[in-house]
Amino acid sequence: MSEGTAVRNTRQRSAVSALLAEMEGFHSAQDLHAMLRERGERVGLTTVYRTLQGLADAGEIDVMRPPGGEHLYRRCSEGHHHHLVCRACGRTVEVAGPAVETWADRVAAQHGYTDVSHTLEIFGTCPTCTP
Amino acid sequence: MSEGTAVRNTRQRSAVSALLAEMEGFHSAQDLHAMLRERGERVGLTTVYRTLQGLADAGEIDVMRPPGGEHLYRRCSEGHHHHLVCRACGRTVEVAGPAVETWADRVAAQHGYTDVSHTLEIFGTCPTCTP
DNA sequence: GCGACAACGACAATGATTGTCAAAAACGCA
DNA sequence: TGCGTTTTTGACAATCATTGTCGTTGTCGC
Repeated sequence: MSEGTAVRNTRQRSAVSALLAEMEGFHSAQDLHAMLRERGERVGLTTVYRTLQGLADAGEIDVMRPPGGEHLYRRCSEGHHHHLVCRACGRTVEVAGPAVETWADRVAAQHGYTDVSHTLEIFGTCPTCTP
Repeated sequence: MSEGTAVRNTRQRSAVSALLAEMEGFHSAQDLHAMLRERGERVGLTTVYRTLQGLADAGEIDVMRPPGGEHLYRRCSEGHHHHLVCRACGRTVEVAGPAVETWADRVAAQHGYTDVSHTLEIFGTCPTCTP
């Protein structure tokens, strides 16, 4: 459904996608733009932003909005999951919580809410960063 | 520990606090500033921001960062809880999920993370806004 | 009442993100 | 393969919430 989009395959889109594929942690748009430049890829910052937005809309990457910072993007495993992030070093573990999903849906339904979604992030200090 | 703060009781701080006490939903700093002006209270925008930050740090109000918008502040019930927010009209229900808290802590502990906190927001369309 | 010191506030600065629009590239089709 | 249409690009300007600055003002302890 809704195939009027006709997304075109461009060098820039591939470059961003490829970069995300080999990156491990979360990175900001400006970060990714800088990395592409260092590689010699000629991609505009505006394009990086738009490409990331597109990928996020398509569900191919995850977006995190840390308090007081820029948006961070990351290529993640498919399906719904959440993140356990170290405050100090940023190390991230993907976690799945089926019980949480169920709980959220049930609570929303109890209040008559429909078309439910949710956001959940867990922050902590990872073993390496614990003194 | 750390009681060198010596928070002073000022007219402006009281005004912001009082306004929040009678407001129901979430409001942005700019919103609150405009309301104070309409009331004849003379409070600077910078001060509103700083006061809200202070209250948030003290845990007296909650902050929500909706995607693509400004920060929203609200005076909430005490203790830890989450929000079920209508995407259309902004109506908010406070929900408590002890099981979620436990789950988050357990998951974090399993990965060796300490000093754990988390953020959780549920979005949906409330009964009134459902066609 | 007085002095020290935090809080205020008008304004400037910051900085990520988005809008603009002419030029370039990609795709469908013959 | 060549051509026209349509999307995409990207340099730059614009936006706008939030934060920094710093002289002034008001509070609080004494």
